[in-house]
Amino acid sequence: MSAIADVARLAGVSKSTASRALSGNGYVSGATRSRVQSAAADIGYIPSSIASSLATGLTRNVGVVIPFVNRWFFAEVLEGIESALISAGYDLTLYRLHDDTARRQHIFDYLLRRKRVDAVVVVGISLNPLEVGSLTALGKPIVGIGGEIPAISTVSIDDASASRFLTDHLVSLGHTRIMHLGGDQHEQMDFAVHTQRLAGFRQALATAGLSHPGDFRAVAYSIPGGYAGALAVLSDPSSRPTAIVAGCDEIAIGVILAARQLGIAVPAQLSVVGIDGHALAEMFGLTTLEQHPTEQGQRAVQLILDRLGPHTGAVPNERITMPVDFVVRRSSTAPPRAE
Amino acid sequence: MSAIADVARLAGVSKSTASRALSGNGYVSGATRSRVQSAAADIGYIPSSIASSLATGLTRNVGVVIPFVNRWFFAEVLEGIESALISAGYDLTLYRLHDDTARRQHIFDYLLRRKRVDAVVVVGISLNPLEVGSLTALGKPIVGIGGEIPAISTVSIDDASASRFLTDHLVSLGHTRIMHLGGDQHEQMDFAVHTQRLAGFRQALATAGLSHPGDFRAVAYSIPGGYAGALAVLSDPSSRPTAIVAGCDEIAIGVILAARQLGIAVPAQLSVVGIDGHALAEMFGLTTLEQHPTEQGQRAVQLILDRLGPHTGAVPNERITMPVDFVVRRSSTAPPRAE
DNA sequence: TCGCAATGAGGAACCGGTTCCACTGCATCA
DNA sequence: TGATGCAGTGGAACCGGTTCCTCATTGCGA
Repeated sequence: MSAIADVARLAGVSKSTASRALSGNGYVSGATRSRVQSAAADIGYIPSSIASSLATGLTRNVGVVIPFVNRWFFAEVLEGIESALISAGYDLTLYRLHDDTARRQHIFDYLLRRKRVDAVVVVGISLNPLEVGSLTALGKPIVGIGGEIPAISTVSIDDASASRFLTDHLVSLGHTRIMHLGGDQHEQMDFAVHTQRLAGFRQALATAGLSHPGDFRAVAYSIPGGYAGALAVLSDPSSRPTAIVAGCDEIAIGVILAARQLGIAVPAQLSVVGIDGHALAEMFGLTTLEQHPTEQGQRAVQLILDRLGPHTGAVPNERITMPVDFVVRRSSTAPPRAE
Repeated sequence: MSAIADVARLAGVSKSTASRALSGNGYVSGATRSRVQSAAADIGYIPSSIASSLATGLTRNVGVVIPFVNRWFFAEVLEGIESALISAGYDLTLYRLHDDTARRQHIFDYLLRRKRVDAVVVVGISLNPLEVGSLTALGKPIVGIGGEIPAISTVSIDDASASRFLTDHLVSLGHTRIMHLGGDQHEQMDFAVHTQRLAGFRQALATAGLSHPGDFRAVAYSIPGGYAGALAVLSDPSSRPTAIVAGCDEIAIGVILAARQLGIAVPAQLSVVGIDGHALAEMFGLTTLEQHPTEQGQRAVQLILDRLGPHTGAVPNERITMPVDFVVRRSSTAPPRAE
């Protein structure tokens, strides 16, 4: 006996009227509505969202595909997505993308296509045309965060200009030997963040006429990664850079720790800048370009909701570039020491 | 026209036979089965999990209620839960618990009771009897991680003996002025982790006859929290402790950074121990008691699956205490300097 | 040779909602 | 005053699977 039928019988109305009274769709008199509502309250009726989904074809659930949850950027994005979805009355189903190809395919070919989700947000990964097509063919909106993906809407910062801007900043302070410690191009989940940041860095160097071999070193995208990379790069005083553009704040913090370890004064002997706005940046006095991942997540959800809303025609894809904030903290950037 | 009906028509069988052939339940001849399977493959049939859930009453989805995803412990636990669920063919729906009471109630009274989840894992929060009752009344298994909750199964480490053990270790090295920098009792989501760790610490002090006022300082559960707390505690050389038991590795790392800042040698002048096994512990040479949150998450899922499996009678509740590993890293613990 | 069990398959009910359609009053308008 | 229309309601179909029940074969043991 379906639960709503119980409510209906208790209120002395038909199932259809009970449904209308509770959902607010269609004509129901005020008296009937309140009778149904109090009947529902009496027996503690909670509608089955499964049954409702089957009938309407809407799950009010959004799938989130994300490679990590234990990294700063991803965790922040996820929180933004979650809060925006919950506020809109949507659930969030989490699919963590492993580097395992078979699992990835399983997510896109099967898990996301079972009518469990109304839309998909992918974070920090690029999608190939097959993956995009497989979802758009089902009419499911997709939004990407963290980079540009052809044929779908994306939310991201401009990675190339971010690193270009930071490099320009160091150049303007008078630095001439500037290095980039960034993510490993191969480690990136076939996404272009690391490549973009490196490209922006090199553009800035080239413009300033400061290009040099050995301008880049790939490191793990973490504090220990930056630490290890910096130990290697800074240990030889003759070739040591006077400034480092880190691929992210965690790398930058690793660099600062390594410099302290080696007795290199920051910023007197070494300037360091990061990208992110990590919670630890302030404590380390790190000059950084803050991106706001939580807001990126929220913005992505907004795009999703626009596309799930009452269909006022197809909503065109958007490529949204989120603003960043340059936060100068004097303890990590300074002009190079005169030699 | 339901999709499985299409498959059935294409294969020249009835809907029921098609369902049996694809799901493997009931008698179907080998010839019929392969005819149905190839028909399904031909039209790219993917069953609607919504419809299946409605028919069977099983969603193959587990709700996870968690207060943070951007903190080490919680992120690690979540990864463990996710991987275990996916391996078992379950989905994960994420509900982040805000400190907002109304939202919390909404999750337990409504979101988790709509037949969307088969079971619930709660991480790092205590449940009151109403919340437990509201879910168990629906026959939904619940498992808690991170502390003990009456009437349900839980997975956690023994927090009191963890801090007692670490304190004993410092005592055995000869320290007599030992402090605990731990989480704020009020900040904890009405869970007892902080209280337990403080209690274990004080038991050990008492046993060693080293109890003293001002043995504890509440700090934020983070690196900046430990840093700020340690700056305050260590700045007065006359009252300075020779050893600190941190409530977690992040606090411990903050302490180490503060000590460096103040020119206090670690471990020569100050020993520091943490609890967690954080990714940064090794880099900072931190002696710690490693817990393995990922495994805790996996273990919790295992308990859930035991309770969702073929009902071989009710499975009794279990209170599982997970093992911890003591990792001594010489750079953060040493005997106190003779004075 | 008969009877019963196991196998194989179809029809229909069912899961619990939503919504289309038909019908009844009653007010409105020409 | 009769046509029109809308508020209000119930019945039934429907969403897309699963499963119970029925029935027809076939095989096997007694």
